[in-house]
Amino acid sequence: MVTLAEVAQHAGVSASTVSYVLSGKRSISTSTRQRVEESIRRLGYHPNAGARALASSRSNIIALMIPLRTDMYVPVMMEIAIAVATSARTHGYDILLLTGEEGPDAVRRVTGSGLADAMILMDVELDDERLPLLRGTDQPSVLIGLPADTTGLTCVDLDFRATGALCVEHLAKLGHRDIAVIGEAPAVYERHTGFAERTLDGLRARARELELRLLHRPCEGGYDAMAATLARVFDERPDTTGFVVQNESAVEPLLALLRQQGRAVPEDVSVVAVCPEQVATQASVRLTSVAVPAQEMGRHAVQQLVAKLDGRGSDEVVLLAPELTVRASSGPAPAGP
Amino acid sequence: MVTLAEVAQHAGVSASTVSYVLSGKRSISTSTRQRVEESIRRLGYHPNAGARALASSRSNIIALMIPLRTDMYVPVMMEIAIAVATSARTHGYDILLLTGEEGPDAVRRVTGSGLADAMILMDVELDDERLPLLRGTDQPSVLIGLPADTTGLTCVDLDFRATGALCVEHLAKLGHRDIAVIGEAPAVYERHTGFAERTLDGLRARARELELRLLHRPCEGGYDAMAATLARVFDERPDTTGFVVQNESAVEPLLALLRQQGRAVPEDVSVVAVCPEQVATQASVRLTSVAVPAQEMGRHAVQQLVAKLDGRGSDEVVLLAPELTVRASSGPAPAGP
DNA sequence: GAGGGTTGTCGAAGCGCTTCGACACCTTTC
DNA sequence: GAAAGGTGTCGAAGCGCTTCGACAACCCTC
Repeated sequence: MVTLAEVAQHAGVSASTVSYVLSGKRSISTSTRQRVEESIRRLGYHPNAGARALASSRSNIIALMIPLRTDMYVPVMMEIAIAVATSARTHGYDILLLTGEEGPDAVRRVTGSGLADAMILMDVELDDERLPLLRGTDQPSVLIGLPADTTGLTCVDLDFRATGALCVEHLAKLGHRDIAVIGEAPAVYERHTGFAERTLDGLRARARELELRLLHRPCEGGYDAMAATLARVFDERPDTTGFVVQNESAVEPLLALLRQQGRAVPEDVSVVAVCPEQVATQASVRLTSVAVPAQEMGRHAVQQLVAKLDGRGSDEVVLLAPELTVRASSGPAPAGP
Repeated sequence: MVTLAEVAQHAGVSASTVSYVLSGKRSISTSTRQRVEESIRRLGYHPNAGARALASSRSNIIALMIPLRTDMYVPVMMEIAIAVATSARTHGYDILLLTGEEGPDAVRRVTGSGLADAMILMDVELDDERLPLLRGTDQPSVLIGLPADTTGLTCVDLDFRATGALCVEHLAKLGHRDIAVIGEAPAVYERHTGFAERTLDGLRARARELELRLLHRPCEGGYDAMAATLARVFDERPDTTGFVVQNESAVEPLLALLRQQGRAVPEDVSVVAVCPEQVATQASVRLTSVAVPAQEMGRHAVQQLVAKLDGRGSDEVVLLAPELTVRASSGPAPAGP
C-alpha cells in the first residue's frame, strides 16, 4: 500500500506539500505540483479514507436512508437513490446505504460515529420519530418528503398539493364532472406519509372550487384489489367519467378492467396518473400524467446538502412544481344522457 | 464528542481496556466490563469510524455496485440491494452504494482507499471489465450473476439454465408442443448479461430433448413492443399454445393482448413467467412462475463475503435451485384440430 | 513453597493523514 | 534600500483508535 509519505519522498518534497497538492488548500508552484502529481500517478497512490476522515473529521460520505418496504413505489425510490448516488459522486461524496429498519438508531449511529458527514432521509412520515434527532444535531440533513412540522429542516419534494389541483383542473377543463381518485394502499395513509394526503388535499380543494364531485378510494396494487375498488366506484357514482390514479401498480389493472367493461379510454372515461414517466409511456394506453421527478428530487437533495456542508445554504422547503403531460388517456367528457 | 479516552477515565481504567471491552479480543473481568459499559452508556459514547478504520485497517463497510440503468428489472435490483443492506447490518457491516457508472474506476478507488473491506457486484456481464481487477486484488468480493469465466471468483445466482428447463418441462407435461419465449429487451442480450442467455440455453436444451418447437423473441417492455412481438409470434407459429416470459414489463401487456385477441388463459394459451413473486401474484391472472429469489441472493452474497472476511469460506459458485409455482395461468394444452 | 500457567490490565507505539505556525525567499512600495 | 507583504514549502503535532508486549497477581501442581 502506497502512503502519502512515500509519494513525498519520491517527489522530493515534504508530506504536507503532497497533502496541499491534493487538497488545493494552499498554493503550490506549478513545477512542484507537476512533480507530485507525476509521483502519485507513477506509484498508483490512493489516499487512505480512514486516515483522511480521522485527520479532517470529514468522511466525504453522505448517508441515504431508504425505506425497508419493497412493496411500494419501488421504481421511484430506486431512481431517487441512483440519482442521489450519481450526483453525490460529482461532488466528491460517496453514499452509505441505510435501510429504514434501524429507525432512529441509525441516525444516532451515523452522527455519533462520524461515519457520514450528512444524511438524506426518504419516505418521511408526517410525524417522523427521526426528526427530533435531526434537529438536535448539527449534522446537515435533507428530507425527501415533507413532514408536518418543517421548522429547522430542509426538505425537497414534489408539490403534491399542486399536483392534485392540476389533475382536477385538467379533467374539469375537459368537461368531466364526476371524478374518482384511485389512491395509494390504505397502509400508506395510515402511516401518514404526507405525499398521499397532500395530493388528496389538492384534489379536494380544487374540486370544491370547480364544483366537481370527487370520490376517493385507497387501493392496494394489483388486479383483484383494483377490480373491487372499481366496482364500488361505479356502484356509488355511475356517472364517473374521470379517474385520477396515484398508485403505479393500480394503473395497468385499471386500464384492463375498463377495457373489459367496454368503457373506452379516452372516449368514455379519462384517466390521469401520478407516476414516473416510464410507467406513463409504457402503459397499454399512453397516459396523461403528472410525472414524479425522482431524479430531480435526488439531485436537488444532494445539492442542498453539499451547499450546507460548504457552509452555504440554509433550511428551506423546496417544492418542485408539477407538470402535467397530456397523452392519449384523457379527452373531452362524453355528452350527458 | 466523547472519545474512548474519556470513557476510560470515567471508568477508571486505561484506554486499551475500554478497547478490549468493545472488541472482546481479550478477556476482561466481569466487574471491569460492567463498569466500562456503564460509562459508555452514561457518556453516550460512539467509537469514531475513521479512527477505527485507520488503526485496524478495517472499515466495516461493504461496497455494493448496482447498475446505473433504471430501465430494467428494477424491483429485483432494489430487493437485492435492501436484502444486502439488511443482512450486512446483522453482521456489523454498512453498505456503500456505488453505481455502475464509474465502472472499473470505482473498484480501484474503493480497494485503493480502504473505503470498503469488500465488494458485491451486481449486473455482471459475461466478460465484465471489472473482473481482472477483482482477481488482481486480495480484497474479497462476491458477484451476483455469473460471468463467462468464474475462476478465482465467488458468484451467487439463480440457476437460470435449470429455470429455463423447468419452464419447458412444465409446459410439456401439460401437452404443449409449440412454445414461444418472450425474452428480455434486445439490449440485454447485446450486453451479454449472462442470465438471459443461460435461461435461453436451458429452454432450448430441454425443448430439444422433449421434441418441442421453441421460438424465442426478445422484447422491450411495454404494450406496443409486446403487441408487435406477439403478432410476429402468431404469424410464424400459429399453433403456439405456451408462453414463457422473462421480462417483467412484458407480462401484463401480454396478458392484456391475449385477452383482447379472444385467447383465454389458461384454456387456449398457457403462460409461465420468470419474475419476482409479487409480479406473479399481482398480475391480472395469477401467474404460474419461477420466482427470482432476490432476497435470498442478497443474503447469500453477504454471507459468503463475511465468511471470506473472517478467513473462512473460499471461492465457489452458488447456483440457487429454481422453484416453479403453479398458479392460474397454465393448464392443459387445448385439443388439437 | 518454588516453578510454571493463566488471567486481567496497562503503556506506548503507531495507523496515514491534515493543518497550523514558522520561515525562507522574492516582490513591491515609498 | 529598508519595511511590508506575498508565495511556496516544511516540521511537528495530533486526530481517536487498535494492538503488542510487558507485567503484576493469582491459581495450580509436585
